Amino acid sequence: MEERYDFKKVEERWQRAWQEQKTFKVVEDPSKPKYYCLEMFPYPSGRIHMGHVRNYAIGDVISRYKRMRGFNVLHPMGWDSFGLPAENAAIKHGIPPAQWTFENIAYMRDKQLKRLGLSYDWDREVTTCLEEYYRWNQWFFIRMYERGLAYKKLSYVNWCPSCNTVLANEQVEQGLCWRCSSVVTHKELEQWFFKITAYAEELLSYCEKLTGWPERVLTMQRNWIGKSIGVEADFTVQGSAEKLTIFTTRPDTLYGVTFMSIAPEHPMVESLINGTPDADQVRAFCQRVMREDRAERTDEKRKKEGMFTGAYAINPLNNERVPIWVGNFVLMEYGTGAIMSVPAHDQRDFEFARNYGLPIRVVIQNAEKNLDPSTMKEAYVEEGTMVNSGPFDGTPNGAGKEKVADYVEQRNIGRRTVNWRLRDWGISRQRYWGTPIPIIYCEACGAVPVPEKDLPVRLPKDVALTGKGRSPLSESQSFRDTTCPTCGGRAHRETDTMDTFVDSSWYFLRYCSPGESVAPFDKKAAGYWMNIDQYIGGIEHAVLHLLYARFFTKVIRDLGLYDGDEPFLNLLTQGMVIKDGAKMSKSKGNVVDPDFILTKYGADTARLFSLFAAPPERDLEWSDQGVDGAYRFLHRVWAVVYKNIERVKDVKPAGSEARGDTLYRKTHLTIKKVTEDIEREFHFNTAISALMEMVNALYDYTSDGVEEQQLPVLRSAIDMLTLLIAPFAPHLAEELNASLGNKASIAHSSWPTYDPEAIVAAEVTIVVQVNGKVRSRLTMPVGAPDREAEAAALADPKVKEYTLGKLPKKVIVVPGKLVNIVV
RNA sequence: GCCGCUGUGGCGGAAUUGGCAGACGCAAGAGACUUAAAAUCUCUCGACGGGCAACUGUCGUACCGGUUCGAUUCCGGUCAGCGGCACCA
Repeated sequence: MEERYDFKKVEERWQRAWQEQKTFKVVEDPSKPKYYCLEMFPYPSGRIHMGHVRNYAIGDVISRYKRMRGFNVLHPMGWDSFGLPAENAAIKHGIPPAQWTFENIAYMRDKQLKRLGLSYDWDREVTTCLEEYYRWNQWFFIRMYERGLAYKKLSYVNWCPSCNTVLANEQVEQGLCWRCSSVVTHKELEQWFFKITAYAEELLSYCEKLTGWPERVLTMQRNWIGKSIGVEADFTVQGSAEKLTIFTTRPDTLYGVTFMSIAPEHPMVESLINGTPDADQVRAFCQRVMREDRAERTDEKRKKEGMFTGAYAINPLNNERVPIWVGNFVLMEYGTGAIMSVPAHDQRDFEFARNYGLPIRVVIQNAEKNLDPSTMKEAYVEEGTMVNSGPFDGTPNGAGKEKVADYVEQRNIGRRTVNWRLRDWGISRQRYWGTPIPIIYCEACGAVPVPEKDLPVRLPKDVALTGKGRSPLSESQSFRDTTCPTCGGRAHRETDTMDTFVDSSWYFLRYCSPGESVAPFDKKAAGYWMNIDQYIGGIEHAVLHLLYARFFTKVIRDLGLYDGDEPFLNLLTQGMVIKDGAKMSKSKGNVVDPDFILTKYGADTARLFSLFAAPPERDLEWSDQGVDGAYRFLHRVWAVVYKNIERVKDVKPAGSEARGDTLYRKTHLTIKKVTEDIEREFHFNTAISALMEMVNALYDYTSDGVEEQQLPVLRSAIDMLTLLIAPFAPHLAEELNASLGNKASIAHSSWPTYDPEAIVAAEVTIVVQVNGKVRSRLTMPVGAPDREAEAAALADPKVKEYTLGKLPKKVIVVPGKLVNIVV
């Protein structure tokens, strides 16, 4: 053992050893309990950032800890390697996307992740842009197509007129293109969709069962799915056979309808205005609203505007005639695209009615009975009693909702229904670097799925990428032109590729059997490893990836491939890495490069700092001095072992005979504390602080020299410290472990257990309070009866001073902790 | 506007079931070692006040109130910050 800790030498040595000995390779072993620990896999952008370091350090501590606890741990890593940046690099630098991607993967894996000493089974590496992976995306697509879960429809998409391409919702930031900041418009295009709405109810109800998820993530998912229960009601159009169907969550206000509003895109607009005097103006109004871009259309400050169509509807409950308006605030995508307007009890309708002089009628009266349309300043949306509502007058409006719904259903003028905010998942992308959608369009047979035997549909390599024009694949004639698998006639392939979120929706199943070649994964292997006991990643995926992956898992279950309902049992959303009060980003210039930290301080320091500075779910403020502190601590550990190693090398560690020794007690207290902190919500920061306390105790213990009879206790302290620090600083721990004469890797050593007898102190400090304020402290033997503590407290001179001879009214004794005297 | 989260020293944070507020680390100050510096080691370190001193008094966990012998912790209200959703009928 060298005097000075040379992290570079030590870390390289052990990284090589782990790789050569395949220390972290795992296979299914039914005799051992399994543990599947997964960190969200990265996009191979070229460089990892501190957020990755933090994410993987957290996952690695958990994996290494569970491994030492005797679990068979699956801890894999891979690459979410399809995506637009590769295409952009190709356009900008003329490098093929595949080359760019694989070079990045090689650098990130070999020069960055492996340097961090992460305990992955690299034999299970999964790379989504490889044929062996994306062919199964195509396979899933076809299975879903057969079941009606993948379908094509004409729909409005986000379109960037400058980049000349479709953008995903997540690529639209405040209505602007993320790449060029152009205003995003709408465009109607034929797109492929996955029918995630078929699982809306289950995705929502299973949120209850995800007890290992942070509440805020579940809330975000619930909001995103957005279930509203209500009623659809049919209003007849006066002088027409057509019916206008509306959706409402407030059937209790049906008698308060004073007008109707429909979306400008509503298919009935034309028939309603046909022949009316203002038809042209209404048409022009609708055109104008529909031309507005996304940002304008959803601006909260936009004025509510509308026009009277000239047509009237009949309220099926009271047969009143109400005017039908077109409103710029009515959304075609939600409900039926038409609403009943009840200005007295809906703020938007209220503003609209005031604006255009439409009547307002109160049908829910408040407790003070003072609601009057002529004096109302805003809509009344609280609880109340139904009035002006025919047979329902006097009914509390909560109960009224159900009664009116019953009534509507009995009279066959409407029905109970549920509306969802969740939309089907549009997966078509007009991009090159993604999974080709396995569909062939035949002039005779229409859309035909590619037969399974013809999979994969390979991504062609000879495509010129310009960033302009249509889908790059449509420019490749050899790709596009093909024959129909059904009739053999002339046909062409679908040239759009899949959203990259498809890739990440099932990769965790692939890790269970990464070499599988006849199915996406082996059912038995997945049965052994799933579900994921701990999933770790950033909060930014709270809705998108985590919702898509839940959806895919349920589809895969229904395909009979996997027996489970949910993929992720426990979810840890780690906080961001912050510097100078802001998230690290190139534009802010506050980025700390992991390579620099690894070179200057080493992996163990980088890991230790990012685990110590904050608990995992909270944001972590980067501190250069904090990194120095972590570095100093590792050197302190090394130095105290180095100073004593020659003397303890051949000493047998102390056992229960050493109970009563201060260091022996501290050692066992530390085992208890570190174990409990890891088990309790992964509070690594306090676990590490306990290790620091133990090291401080070791310095105290050895500062004046060590007697011969103290050596076994010292030896056991050093042994235990090495084991406890192993998940956090694995290189240092391996080196100390080897220096102490152990041959096997510490990664598979058993986690220590503490001796409950050893942590019991002979004496405890009892806090003495007078009226709840601390006035004195007493030292009492452990287990002293309450009345002895009480008597000792009352006899205390300080206590006497504060009680001034008055008799105590009450004395509260908390055994072993506190005596409170109330006077 | 709705939903969620968070407010503790100069800073990051700790206090696990309502029982010693500030563990551990950083920064700062003093000292030891050194020709000197770095490194290392030791000590001090919430605010205000009293004492030569060991020590000691009061206040203090965003703010106001409540429950309790006792509140950073529980309850009600207010404020601030962060995040998500948002014309969803």
